[in-house]
Amino acid sequence: MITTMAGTVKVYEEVLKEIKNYIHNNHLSPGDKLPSERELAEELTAGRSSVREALRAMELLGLIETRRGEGTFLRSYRPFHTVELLSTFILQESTTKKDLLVSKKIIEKEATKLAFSKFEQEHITQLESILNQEVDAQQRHYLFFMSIFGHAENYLLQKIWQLMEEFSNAIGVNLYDNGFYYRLLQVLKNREYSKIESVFANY
Amino acid sequence: MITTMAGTVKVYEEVLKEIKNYIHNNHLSPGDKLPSERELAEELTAGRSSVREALRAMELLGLIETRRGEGTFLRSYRPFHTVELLSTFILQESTTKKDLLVSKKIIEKEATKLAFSKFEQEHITQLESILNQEVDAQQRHYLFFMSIFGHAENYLLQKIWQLMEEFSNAIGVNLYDNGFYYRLLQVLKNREYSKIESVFANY
DNA sequence: CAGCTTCACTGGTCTGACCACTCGCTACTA
DNA sequence: TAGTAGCGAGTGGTCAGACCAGTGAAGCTG
Repeated sequence: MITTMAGTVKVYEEVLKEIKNYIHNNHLSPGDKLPSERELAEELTAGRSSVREALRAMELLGLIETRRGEGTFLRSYRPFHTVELLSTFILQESTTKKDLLVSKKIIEKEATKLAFSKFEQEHITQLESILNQEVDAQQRHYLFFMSIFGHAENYLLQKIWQLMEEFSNAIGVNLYDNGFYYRLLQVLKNREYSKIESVFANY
Repeated sequence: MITTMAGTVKVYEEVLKEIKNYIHNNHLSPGDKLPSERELAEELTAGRSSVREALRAMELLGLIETRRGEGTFLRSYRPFHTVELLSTFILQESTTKKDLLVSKKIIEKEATKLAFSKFEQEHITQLESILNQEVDAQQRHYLFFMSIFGHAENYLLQKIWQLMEEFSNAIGVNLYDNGFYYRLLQVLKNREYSKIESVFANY
């Protein structure tokens, strides 16, 4: 007699589904409050810990926000948190340093291109002042591209880049020399979009 | 005196980080076994429930697999069921969606460029046969670029792309039309590296 | 009325107790 | 001896209950 009972559905998965239904049936929107953990547990005839497991998973996915003393709130979903978390695992999996550096450079290059049309004189000045700051190379690189991301208007790409930046700092690689930043700045000043590729291509 | 203690990190988040470290430090690969919940709890000086919250969240993300009576195992990342869950929650914020699509396109474009030098006739043929398959647009897009990633030799970028692809499928957007693939194929056939940008630029 | 205290409620965490299941070892049987 | 039934340790699944730590509003105090 082989039963193995692989078909048993875990309570927390069931709870998850119920919460989903609850949100749907009550037409909840981001910012709206969910029932308290204790209420949910009683309502769904489940233990509070099971409810919490479901809620914690949802929180990690960025679907809800919990505030101690206040409650649990639906939140507008942004894949960033998830992508960020998963990227962490994926990054740890991929042992190849080269993959990381190549990918990071691609993002930096494309972010520059995204930001290009929005660049004005004051932004150029801002970038210049960053380069003149008395900070170490890592810090300067970070500030320089964060400023660029400020105009690229792609939060997702920025998050991924920040993560990659952290990892490459941990690895301790310095991809660019001083000349790079000034060459890139020059290209931006002269508004030569087509030359952005070539500035990066040399590294 | 305002403290509010918003800086308190939740235990389960800490546990998550520790598990991540454990995996990394012990060079665990998919299929390897993690310590039991009770061991982890004792090791990290946390309650078993907190450990479980972290593990459940990881399980929902598809990072681990748990087998009752056996243990918890690391698993090669497969976002499938996660994405299905997320898709029902996703509130299609235009900016978020746009970020995702723009980022995905960038990666697809750059992957194509990375793969360019390695393309040979047989690869072109492979891409053509994918386009001729009787599958839906999503599936075809996936296969097409997975084939390209096969030559791009950047596993990290590929992983990130797969993740984005899952998300955009969940959102249900179809960025490219049929002509796109053939135009791209044509460019690859003629070995016109510089035209890759423009093929993507029109979408 | 302003300011403070109290208290009910909410999430955060831990503990201990069972249950259901897996697997290996033991002891019994053929 | 060989094979097998079953016991027991270990593991995840779940629950109940306890206590802590914030929040906010009602109610008290001056």
